[in-house]
Parts: sequence; structure tokens; C-alpha cells
Amino acid sequence: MAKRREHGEHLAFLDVRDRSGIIQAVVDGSIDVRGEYVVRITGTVSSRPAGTINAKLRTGEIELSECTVEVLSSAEPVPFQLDDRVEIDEQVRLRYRYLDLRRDQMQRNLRLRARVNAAIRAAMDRQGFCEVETPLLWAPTPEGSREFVIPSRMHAGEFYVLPQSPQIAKQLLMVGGFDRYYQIARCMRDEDLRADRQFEFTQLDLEASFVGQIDILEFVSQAVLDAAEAATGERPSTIDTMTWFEALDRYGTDKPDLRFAMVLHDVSELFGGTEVKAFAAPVVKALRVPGGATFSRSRLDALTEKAKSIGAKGLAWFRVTDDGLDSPLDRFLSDDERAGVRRIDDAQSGDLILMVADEHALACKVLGTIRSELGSPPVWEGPHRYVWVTDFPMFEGYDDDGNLVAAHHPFTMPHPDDFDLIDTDPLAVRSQAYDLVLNGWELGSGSVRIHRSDIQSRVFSALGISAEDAESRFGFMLGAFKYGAPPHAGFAFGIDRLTAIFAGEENIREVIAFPKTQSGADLMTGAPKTISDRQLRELYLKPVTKGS
RNA sequence: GGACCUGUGGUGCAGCCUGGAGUGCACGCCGCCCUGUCAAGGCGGAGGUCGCGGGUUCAAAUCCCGUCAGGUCCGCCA
Repeated sequence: MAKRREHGEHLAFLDVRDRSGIIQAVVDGSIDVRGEYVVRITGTVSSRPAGTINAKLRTGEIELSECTVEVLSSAEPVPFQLDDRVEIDEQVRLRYRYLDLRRDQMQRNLRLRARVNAAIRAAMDRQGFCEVETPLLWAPTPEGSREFVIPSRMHAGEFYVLPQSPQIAKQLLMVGGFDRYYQIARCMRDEDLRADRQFEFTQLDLEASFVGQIDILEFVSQAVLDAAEAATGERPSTIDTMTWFEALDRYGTDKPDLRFAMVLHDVSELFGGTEVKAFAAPVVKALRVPGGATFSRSRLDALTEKAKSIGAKGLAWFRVTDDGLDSPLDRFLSDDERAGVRRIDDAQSGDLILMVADEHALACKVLGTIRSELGSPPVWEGPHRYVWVTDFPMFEGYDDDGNLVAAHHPFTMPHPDDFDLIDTDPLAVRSQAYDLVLNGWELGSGSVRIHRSDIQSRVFSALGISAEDAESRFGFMLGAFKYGAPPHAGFAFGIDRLTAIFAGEENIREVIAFPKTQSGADLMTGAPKTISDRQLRELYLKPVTKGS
């Protein structure tokens, strides 16, 4: 029972709701059914009398008349209104999630998610993939994201962990002869939550043998495009491809949002012999903000602060006017420089030019962040622009101990052209790793894996992982690889994120039935909670107070 | 670990800056009226620890400090 409209002793209208929507039942006014009562109504489906058709309702031309009403379950007034007239505080929604789920939005989103899952499964089956379930109780493999830990009752003082991903399991499936595996897999990471991150999330996880990057991209594209078609009714025509370097260079990020133009321009040459100290740097990058000349000084100051917080030394800005440039730096520019700035990206009067001078990666990253902040449309807007980002670097830098840090994971195959650089110039080594990006959201990533122990050893040693280390962490995997490991490659993408974008939601909680809050709490169940002393004893655990 | 925002009858807001009686609006709820409504309508009513604790003040929803909860972001997420 969604709604009751009463018209005196002998007439009342009931809006009755089920999974298919709402229909109006006409009943006697004396029948006492109220909001959210669960009812069985038996009646006659009939056309509505002339003049009473409701065009706004899908069933607005018919109604149930001559009804008998049976109350299966009465209901107290619900703590918030389930119609979508006002936006309810999420705290309240999550406390009563079972009521929130009755709302149109949640019904729509979760059913959309089910269609996405079904389309993905169908696409993978069609491509010859076999669905295999991998364990949730797994062995700790210290490295990567923080793991959720499960104490063992049968082995005092020992622990399982929940998988951050089925990465190792699926590579072992390759050794096991399941040459095309997939799974709609739950993954758990004990890291801080965000709008696009929950402790537990769902991925399409896949791996295939005797294939390379190009095959994986095709497998995944099929699944994603089928899902898009199932979700939106429209099949995107293409998925663009660009290299990681190009993404960084043009968009200032490895997850570019292609829905809007605003690309970064390299103006280093223009300032090659500059007198302006601020521009004396390896690289000068520029971004044109259409119509940005109207930005107030305080807004520009805020942008400058933002740039500095990311690591820039400053942010140069030039308002493009009919007379030339309006900027604190204008008077330091040579005539050539002034004219050059005026021409950046075909600047028009009324535009704003922003510049950062620094090392290439930093200059790009700073302007990329600003680009996204100024230009990025809301998630529900604009076309769906998918892009493959390929040729990621193998290593992203050094840790505090001076060891290289893997950009993807240590089983990623280096680019064949770059093998020799591993020892001489590791940061220049490209990997056969790739990401799938949609409208600025990272959907997922994958790579060609190392299946040869000699290459694996070189990578481990570059990462500062000793042979003993590798043996103790991944021994079972390296052992398996001794018995004939096929060349293999794989991918995983987040179904929560994909569905959220299809649903036009900023937040993946809106496509998850029972999500957690940012502090990791479940407001409905009250989890996490303490457990009994008996349970603690059984698990050989002793609680320690915070701060002690 | 850090920055910013939010917390006021069941719900959504306004009030806070500039202190003066729990004041207001909308929805919901309860009762009465109403035979064609569909954001039904009319009349009446109930409903409050202004998140919590402390401070300033003659006086605190309002100012200050702390704390809790929720959100967005940074760090973190191989």
C-alpha cells in the first residue's frame, strides 16, 4: 500500500505497489488500510470512467474495482516518506535501508545492476569463459592494500584474510588448465572509504591463457558494451585507446574524462629563453578555460592554492581580453611570449589561460586536477566515453627504502621492448598493463602476467623482493609456475562503479543494497560490534583498548 | 592522520552571521467531514534533550571549546 486517498464513507482510492509498479484500487471508505500495509486485493481490472484517466501513471487508464481487501500485515507509520518528493538524509535511509529499498530509486538501481550482471555473464559465457568461484578465506600475502583478517579457531594464533582480489587464485586457474576463467567476484579491502570505494565491492574478474593484451581488451569490451546496452538501451560505438603517457600529457591524469575538451598544451618552447623566473622549468603546460576571464581574483587565488596543495610552485593565470592579457605576470612577458600566450588553444577574448611550470609529470597532474575541477560535468550528464589507457609504466617510483614500487602488481609483464631497461633505467620501463576508464572514473585494470621465472626473478629483484621473501609470500604460486604455466593475461573491472554511472549516481552506495558509511559502519545492523568473551577465547583473541 | 560541510517535532527546511520565551513553513501522523481522487481537498489536533558535554553571559538553537554521528575531499586504495 503506497498511498490512500479518502473520499468519505463509501469511497477511497488505494495506490497499490509491487515490483511492476503502481495500480489504483477503488475500495469502500470503511476499509482500514494505511500506508505500507501489505495487502491482498482481489478485484476486477476495468477501464477508468471517462475523465478520470491519469496520464502520469503507466496504469493510469485502468483500475481495480469491486475489490475485496485482505490485510496480510499491518504497518506502523514509516520513519520517512517513501515517495521521492524530498531527498532524505542518507543516515536515516541507511538506518532503515529495508524501507529505503522500497523507493523507486533503489528499485531501479538494483534492478539495473541485476541486468548489468546478467549481460556480463552472458557475454563471458558467449566468449567461452568458465565461471569459477575462488575462496573468500585466503592466505595473507603482505603487500598491496590492507587486508581484512579472519582469526582461525582451529589453529591458535593463525589467520586467514579476505581477498583484495582473486588475483593469485585466477593465475593458478590458468596453471590448472581453465584457460578462460571469469567470476563476478566480491573483493575486500580494509582501506578508507569514499564515494566510489566501499570495503567490499564487486568486480568482473577474468583471466585467459594463450592470449595477449589485444585479446583481453576485446573480451572486456564485449562485456562492458553488452552491459551498457542492457543498462541504457544503447550500445556505445567505440572505446577509444590512448597510452598512459598521452593521457597524462593531454589530460593530466591516467583516468581522463573525454566528455569535455580542454586539453593541456605544452608551451615549453614559447618560454625557452624566458626572463620570467616562474617559467624557468623543464616543462610549461597551459590550459585554456573557455569564458574563464570572468573568474574573480579570489577564485583564482583559490585555484592557485589548490595547485600548490598538489605540489606546484604556483599557478600563472592570464585573462584574455580584447586589448591583450590581464595578469600580474603580463608586464614581465616579452612581446613574443605575450602573443604566444594569446594564441594558446585559439584563445578568444573572455577566456582564461592557466599555466604551470615544473617537471612534466607534476605540471600535467596539477593542470589535470584543475581541468577536472573546472570542466567535469556531473556524472549523470553527457555521453558515456570509454577509453583504454595502455602502456602504463612498470614502476611508479621508489619507496622510503629506495626500492622500486610496482605500478600495477609484481606479476605484470614488462613491455617486450623495454626488458633491457629494467636494470639500467627502470622508471622508463613500460608494462603490459592497461586500465579501462569511463567518464573520468577508473573502472578497472589488468595486465599481461609474467609466466617465466627468469623474468619474474628480475622484476622481484628490481622491487627489492629477495628470493626468500618471494618464496615466503608467493611460494605456492611460484611453485605452481614450475609445472608449465601458459602465457596468460587478465583484467578486472568494478561493477559498482559501472552501474553507478549507468544509474547516474555520484555514489556507489546508491547501487549497493546494504552499504557502509564512510567510517565503515553499518547503520542498520550496528556493525562492527564487540563479540562475546566466549567467542574471543575460542579464537584465541584478547581485545586491546584503543590507544594502549 | 588531515581539511571542509552538515546535525532544529517522524521527514525536509527556515531561524544561527547580529544572543532575548521552542518561533515559523511544507510533508507525514491522529481525529472529523467529503462518492472520482491521483503531490486529492476542508477543519481540528498531537508531536521538541535545537546531536551530546562543557564554557562565556542576566539570558545560548544562536557565540567559544571539546566530542559523537553523517557527507565530500587529501593521505591511503600493489
